[in-house]
Amino acid sequence: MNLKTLAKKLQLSQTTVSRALNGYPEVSEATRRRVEEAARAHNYRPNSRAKGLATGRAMVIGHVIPASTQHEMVNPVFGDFIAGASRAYAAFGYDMMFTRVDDGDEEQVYHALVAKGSVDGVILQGPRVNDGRIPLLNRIGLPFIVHGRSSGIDESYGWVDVNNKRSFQRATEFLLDLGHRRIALINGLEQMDFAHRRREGYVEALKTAGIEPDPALMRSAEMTEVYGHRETREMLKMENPPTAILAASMISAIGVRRAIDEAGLTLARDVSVITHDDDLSYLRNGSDVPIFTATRSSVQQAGEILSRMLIEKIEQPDAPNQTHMLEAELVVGRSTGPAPEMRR
Amino acid sequence: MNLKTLAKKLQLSQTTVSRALNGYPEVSEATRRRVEEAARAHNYRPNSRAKGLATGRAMVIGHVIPASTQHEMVNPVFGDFIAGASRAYAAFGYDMMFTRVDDGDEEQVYHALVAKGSVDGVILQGPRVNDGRIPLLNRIGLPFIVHGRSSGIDESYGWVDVNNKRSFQRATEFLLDLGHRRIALINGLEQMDFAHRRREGYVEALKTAGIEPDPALMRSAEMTEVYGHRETREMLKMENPPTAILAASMISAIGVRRAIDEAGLTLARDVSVITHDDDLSYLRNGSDVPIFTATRSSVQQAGEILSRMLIEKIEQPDAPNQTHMLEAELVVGRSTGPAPEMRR
DNA sequence: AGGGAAATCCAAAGCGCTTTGGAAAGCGCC
DNA sequence: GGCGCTTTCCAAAGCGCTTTGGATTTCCCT
Repeated sequence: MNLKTLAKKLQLSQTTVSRALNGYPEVSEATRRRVEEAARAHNYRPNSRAKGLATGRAMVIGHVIPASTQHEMVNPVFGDFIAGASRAYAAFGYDMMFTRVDDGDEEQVYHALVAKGSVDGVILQGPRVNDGRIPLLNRIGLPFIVHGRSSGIDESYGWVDVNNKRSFQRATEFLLDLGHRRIALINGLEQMDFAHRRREGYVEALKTAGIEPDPALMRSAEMTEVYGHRETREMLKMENPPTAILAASMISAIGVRRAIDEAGLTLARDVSVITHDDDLSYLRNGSDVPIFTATRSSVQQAGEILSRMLIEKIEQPDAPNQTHMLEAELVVGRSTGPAPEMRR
Repeated sequence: MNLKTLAKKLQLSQTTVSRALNGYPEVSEATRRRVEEAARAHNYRPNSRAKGLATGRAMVIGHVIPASTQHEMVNPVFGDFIAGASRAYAAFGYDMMFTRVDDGDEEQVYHALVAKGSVDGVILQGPRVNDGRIPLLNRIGLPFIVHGRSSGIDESYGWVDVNNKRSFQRATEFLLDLGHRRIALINGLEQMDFAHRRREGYVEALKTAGIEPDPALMRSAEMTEVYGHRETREMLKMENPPTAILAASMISAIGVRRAIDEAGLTLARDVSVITHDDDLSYLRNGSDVPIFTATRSSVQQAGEILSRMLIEKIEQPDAPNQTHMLEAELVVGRSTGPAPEMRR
């Protein structure tokens, strides 16, 4: 069922049927109702490719996902993020499209995306420090919003980010207040901007307290459970082990806890742990009392805000770039306590 | 840059340029090279909507995701699954598109998808027992492959599934062999087909061993960490608590372990745990020795097989439906041991 | 009744591609 | 030189929609 045959059935021109369905005022209410009814009856939907060709709009938002280096897709954060984003997309009639890209081909892929006209805009996930994709997209002129920011990039761009520096600074201060002096940071990959900022916050809090950061207590890698476990086990074997650990995610924190358990130590009493909690649906930080003391910020919410902003940007490309900073909340759970030395 | 202007630049007709780029034999090697070079130089990509209009193919594969009941998207399994799928898509030039659907609107959405012509086929995720979407898609004639199966549906359809019944049967037998008699099942939502089958396997193993399944030991819900924790805590408080627990996923197993720890019990010694391990990238079952004894089956691999099958189905719609059964492997880790009673 | 504005509708062009049905050119061969 | 064949190219139709520019009808007002 297409416009032509529908119009024929209705004894109307394609123009009128099209206008009736798209809410133009040049058509009487009576015929509009008649048309709408017939469309429903015949299960008519305008072909999206034809519509796109005619309007120049795809009604699709792209997510370009680097395949190898950082496993954007398999990170559990991903699902919650796009779940949030999809809420806004659905509300505004957009679909979302994913393109997997091998590293190095990113520029190609963005060019292709705009040349092929398959998306109206993209969301830029996992920005790195000094991320070349931002100037690239600005140059190409494809509307985009960044999930996060990119230190070192001066040009204007829209973003939604958690105040990572501040939240890790506060978390560190909280541990310092509890008397901890040997505080470890099990961070994400530090080429990632969010990890970079978290480290800044951590280092700054230590320095303010007059403590020189110990490189042996600072780790960086992809935030898996195994990683959290391995680094913790190693550090607990040190002659001067940390009494507190800042973990980058719930998943790595779970690995941290496992290592602490295996070492025969007790969480909070022997080793305090603070993690960042993205408020993932399948990995809630406990039901009533939080399992971990954590800096919490919902990534679903970020996704929703972000996609709203992108849709606005697409519809008004010349409006100034918007930015949105989310403050993480420090929730105190059962994974932190006074430093062991303080206890005696 | 479009075909027309590119053709003009080359002093050729659109036809020839199109044929040259699409590998038709009616064009000399010399001109083909000339055309390809010019295309590269001008960064030309055929507009995908126009191409789709002309060919009737979208080169897009759809994933329709129910929004509320089962949070398909936020389940960490989702990311690994589509990471696997996207490998095949990328290799064959397909993009993937996601459509979020509120419950009840599914039929509408599938109809819309085929009417709008925005996808060439879909992957059906999270099939329930007796899932109406399968007959629906067969009726509509949209190519699809099911990730899993649907008990109670007799018509023919393509699927890729793990032998869930067998793997949970084996896991239960393994626990029985260790002397366990009180074995709990912390299952997924049992309207989901995979969970339904797992329960069958579990029940059958018990019955074969002459043990009547105890409804108080069988739980069913969405497989979150908090759920695993809560059910375990409850069951451990019973007057006749289980000595072994079958968990539905790594994430719920982590909750199970947390509850065991909190109860002051020791994993494997006091309570044995077996989980199903989807081999998620961020949640590997340990690095060397498996943390949990588990039935393991890579969901990434399933995704890749599935998407390959779907592409074949799209390209040869009349070929008979293929099916692919994956056997889960039972890996013995450090979460199981002889039943406590046996120890004395 | 007649003029002009408003309401309602339509034919046809155009979006950028593929593909059909031919045409023109080049070639060997009798 | 003319025939048939292959090679190489092209004009134009068509995919299904939106939208421009214009035609026709209706309605109101003087």
